[in-house]
Amino acid sequence: MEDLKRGIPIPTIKRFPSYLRLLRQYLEEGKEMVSATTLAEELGLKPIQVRKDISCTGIEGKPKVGFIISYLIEAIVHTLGWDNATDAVLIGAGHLGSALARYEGFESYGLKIVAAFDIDKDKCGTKLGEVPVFPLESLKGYIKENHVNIGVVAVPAIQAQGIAELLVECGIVAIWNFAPKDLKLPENVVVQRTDLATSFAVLSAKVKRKIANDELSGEVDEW
Amino acid sequence: MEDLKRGIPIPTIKRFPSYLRLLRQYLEEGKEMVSATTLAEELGLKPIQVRKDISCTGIEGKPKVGFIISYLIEAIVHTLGWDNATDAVLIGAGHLGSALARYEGFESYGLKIVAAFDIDKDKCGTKLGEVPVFPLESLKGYIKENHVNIGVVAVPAIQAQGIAELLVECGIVAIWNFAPKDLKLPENVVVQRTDLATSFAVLSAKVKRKIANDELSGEVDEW
DNA sequence: TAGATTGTTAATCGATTAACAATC
DNA sequence: TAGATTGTTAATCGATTAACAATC
Repeated sequence: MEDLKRGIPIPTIKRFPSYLRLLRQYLEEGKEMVSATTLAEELGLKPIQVRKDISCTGIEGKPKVGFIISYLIEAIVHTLGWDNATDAVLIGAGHLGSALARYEGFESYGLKIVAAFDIDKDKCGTKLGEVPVFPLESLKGYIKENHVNIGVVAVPAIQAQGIAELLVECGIVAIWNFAPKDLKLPENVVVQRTDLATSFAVLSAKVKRKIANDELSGEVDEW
Repeated sequence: MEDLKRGIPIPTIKRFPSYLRLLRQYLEEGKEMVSATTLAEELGLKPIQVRKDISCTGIEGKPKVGFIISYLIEAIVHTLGWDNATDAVLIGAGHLGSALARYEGFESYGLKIVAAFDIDKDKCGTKLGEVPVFPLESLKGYIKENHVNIGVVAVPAIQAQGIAELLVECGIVAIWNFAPKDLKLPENVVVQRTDLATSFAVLSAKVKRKIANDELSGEVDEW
């Protein structure tokens, strides 16, 4: 019960997909069991951390051998709620939207982009891979009829806030935002960013730190 | 000195791009000063946190009024190392690679994708927006000649590890990985993922938590 | 001046890590 | 059995938040 309220730590949630990918690979290779030690080694984590993470799924292992791979996979998928496929609409059929619509990996997370919408009338009627593109005007009707509850935003920054508000108005409860803009929405709407700037900022900071440390330790490239 | 070794906290680094976007917008609107309170309000953060973050840039404010916007922008850009443009090569000219090559926002982070590389010979000789596509064989030569030190990986998961190793072999020191695969590389190589699965996992977890909480508090959609 | 905002020091909170007994 | 690995409890670490004096 306490678990429901606070839930699994976000850092743990973020590591789950990595475990999942590796476990699925092991399963394909015909393996049946794996130890936390091995997972840690392969993913550059500490064994204790892997054990703590796994304990969040409720799965128990056997001392000396480890965990049953198929059980772990099932438990992680269930913990993330990826066992029930969720339909999503995509807003924005530009280059990024197009790449997202065609991305095949979503299937394994239980996410299905069922339709795309764009203001550009020329794009309407076309398809992004398997995903049909409709005019933005038909968004509300589509969402209501098909009970979609996730919206993927891939429009230019200037339009993002407006589109997000439109989605909320249409009854969408969760928004996955790829536009470089921080959205201001009611608290009960779940928003998750995938922000290239944020990711690159971390890369930049790490590079800067590395350079600083290299210089401190007197490392040189050539001499 | 201590600062160099440990550096600015990663969570702070992650918030910098959001500050930056907002500050630049304010500057365009002709504003000159802004308080931490206003920034916090607009970004859904707490004022104390914004002040702590700003203190990492070394910028000092004036009680009652706040901070000089242009100084803040300059300081954040400098802190991130975005004041010196960095050249990067892109590996993989598929849909995602194409979207990345055409993305205009990189300019404001000091990142410039100067060339793309692909194994598919049909793609070579074409352009992704302004970015020319070359055969993978010419990667090593290009990197050496042009002193590129960032590699952006946008290839299928199965090829990611191999491509990353190739990049390291070519002398690349930082890799921005968009492939859904955890890379195993020497410690001195800086790796940053932009993993859709991770981002979607967080969204999924938040949705699950929200549903659980809504049920706990007895909220209903319709009755 | 009065009051809002800054900057700093201390308290709290949450995640990671360490230590170690339990177990196969 | 011996030794590797699990699971739990406690210690550490780092970031967030609170409290409050300084300041314009």
